Amino acid sequence: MDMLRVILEPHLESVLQSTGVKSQHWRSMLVRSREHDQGDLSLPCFPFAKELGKSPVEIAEMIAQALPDDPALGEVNAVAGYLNIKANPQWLAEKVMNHHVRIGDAFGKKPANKEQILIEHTSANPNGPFHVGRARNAILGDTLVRLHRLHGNNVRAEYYVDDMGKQVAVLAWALENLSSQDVEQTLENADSVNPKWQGKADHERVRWYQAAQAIRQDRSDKEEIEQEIGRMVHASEHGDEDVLQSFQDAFQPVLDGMLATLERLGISFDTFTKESMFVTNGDVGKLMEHFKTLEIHGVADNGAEFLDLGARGLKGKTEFFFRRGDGSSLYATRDIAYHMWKWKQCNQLINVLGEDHKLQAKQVGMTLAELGEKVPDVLFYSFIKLPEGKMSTRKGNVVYMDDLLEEAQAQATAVVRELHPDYSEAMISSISEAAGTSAVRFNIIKVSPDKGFTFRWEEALAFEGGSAPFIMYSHARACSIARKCEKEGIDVQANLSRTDAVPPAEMPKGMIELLRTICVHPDVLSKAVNDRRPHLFANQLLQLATSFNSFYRDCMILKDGELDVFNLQLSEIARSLMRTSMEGLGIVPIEQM
RNA sequence: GGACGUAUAGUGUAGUUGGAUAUCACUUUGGCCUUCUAAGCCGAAAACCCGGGUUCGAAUCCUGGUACGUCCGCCA
Repeated sequence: MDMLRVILEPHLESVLQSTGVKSQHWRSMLVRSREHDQGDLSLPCFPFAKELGKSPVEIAEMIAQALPDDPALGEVNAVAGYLNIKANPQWLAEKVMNHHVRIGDAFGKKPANKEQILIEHTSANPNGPFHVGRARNAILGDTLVRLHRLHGNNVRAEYYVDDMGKQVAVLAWALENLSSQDVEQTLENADSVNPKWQGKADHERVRWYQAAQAIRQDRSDKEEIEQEIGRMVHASEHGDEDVLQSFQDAFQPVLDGMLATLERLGISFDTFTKESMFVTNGDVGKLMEHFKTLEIHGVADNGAEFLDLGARGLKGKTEFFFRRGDGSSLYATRDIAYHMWKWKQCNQLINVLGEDHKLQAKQVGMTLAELGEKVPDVLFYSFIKLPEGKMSTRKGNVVYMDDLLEEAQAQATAVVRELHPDYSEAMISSISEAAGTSAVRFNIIKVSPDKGFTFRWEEALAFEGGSAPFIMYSHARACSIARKCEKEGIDVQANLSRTDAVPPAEMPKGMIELLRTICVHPDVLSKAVNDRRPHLFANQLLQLATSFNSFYRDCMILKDGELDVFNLQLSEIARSLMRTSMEGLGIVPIEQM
């Protein structure tokens, strides 16, 4: 609880100094109490024992006695060598009511900071529908974008479109050379397109891609095909505009289909940057020329060029190739040009990448450093796999995002219908769409990115306990209370601006809990943003919803038609905070469910 | 073989970078709807991969194992 810390530290400073503690080390020892009941902040006094020649128990008691009175401080006690400090609930209430806790908004309408941040995420090859394996990047990236905005930063969300190279070339080749009969024949053993997605280009065209992949392995003329694809790749890498245009025609509808899927999850981008731009505008060529002047530049037998990153401490594979023997550039080379371009437009750069990109990111980072450029921050995540193992389009072992979202909505519909038989179909459908998509997002975002993740339907669609619907439900409850007040003829807005409402002298447990959770909220947000760990904030929001439920249990707002103004005000603040926080995580804050 | 990451109740997870009686949820189990939405609330049971080391104190740091994941292309 930082707001308590800033008040407590000077007090501790003077107390400790007067007792003879010299080092400043204690500041990092002042931690959040392990036992929530014990306090908000705790100071273990063991290290002082040697310095002062007293037992930790004595020291803790001495400090507790010596701390001056302060309106911020509540209970202070010394237990077994620990000094436990609680914030005064009345002080917390005053802070919360006077809006010392920033509510913010996740859409970045009013950036509070000057930071210009560019977050690149998703950037999936546009060759087929979004599957759950790819989803972690998109959900993590979009959540990071939203949390930065909630935090007050200026953010640009960017998708780097891989519009050249082999994958798109295969797709373009297939669309030009294969009839739909060829495709169906080749894929006769695979599942056909889900009728639901017929006409959606990502689902349609991926079949051409899959068929081409099979044909490249098996067909008698596979060598000519390989040559033709190679020619296209080569041409694209040299900036051939006709070829690049044919690639664009091939992938754009697929990309549009993928973006439609993401849209349903509330994920969108500010800018799309095409890889080919750095070839056609000459950046890549200039960059490769510049590499030649570097000390660590090297040339292989066939004329291919590399940088010897081993000389800069890289272990394992030390040669980083940036140019082929035929003179064309490589993906990573273009990525470096892309990064230099990105750095001209922001002061913080974040990339969201799968753990398979760790080496490549290291190479790009080291090369940027060699060039005197800044190195981007990277959020790596571990892959999502299925209980049957790795996801693979080839083996048909995939769960498409479109199917998952359909299923999520269907299951949510069943729940809503059972709970509220009186709701209209339109209402049921909008509630279950919100609950379904939010549940899917939250399920993925609440776990630490570097933890392996196994996709299980029953977990993705769990609508209770620590889920998005649990949070949504608390928020809907808060909304429902406000609605009820209005219905009773109470002007909620007018009551919110009243300044004469005070908390009860003896606050119920649930009220104190809620106040403490709200006061910790900004601390968690900034940590989640700065450390690039959105799951911390997800867990905090869960805590906020839980605390609100305790408050709801202990504190009536309308009792026998009588309004408790303070309770209403606190409820409304919690409601706004839940709302913006939900938006920060991409959970849809519906007002009734 | 080398590099990097992960290992916490039956299951899935958190752990603020070295602090107390290790978090939350599911499952199991006992209770709470005549009171602002029971998708809720209150209670019980259950865990730090194995071996050394550093420390007043280790899930956390060091070290040696084991298991799993990812990478080690003139692919993207």
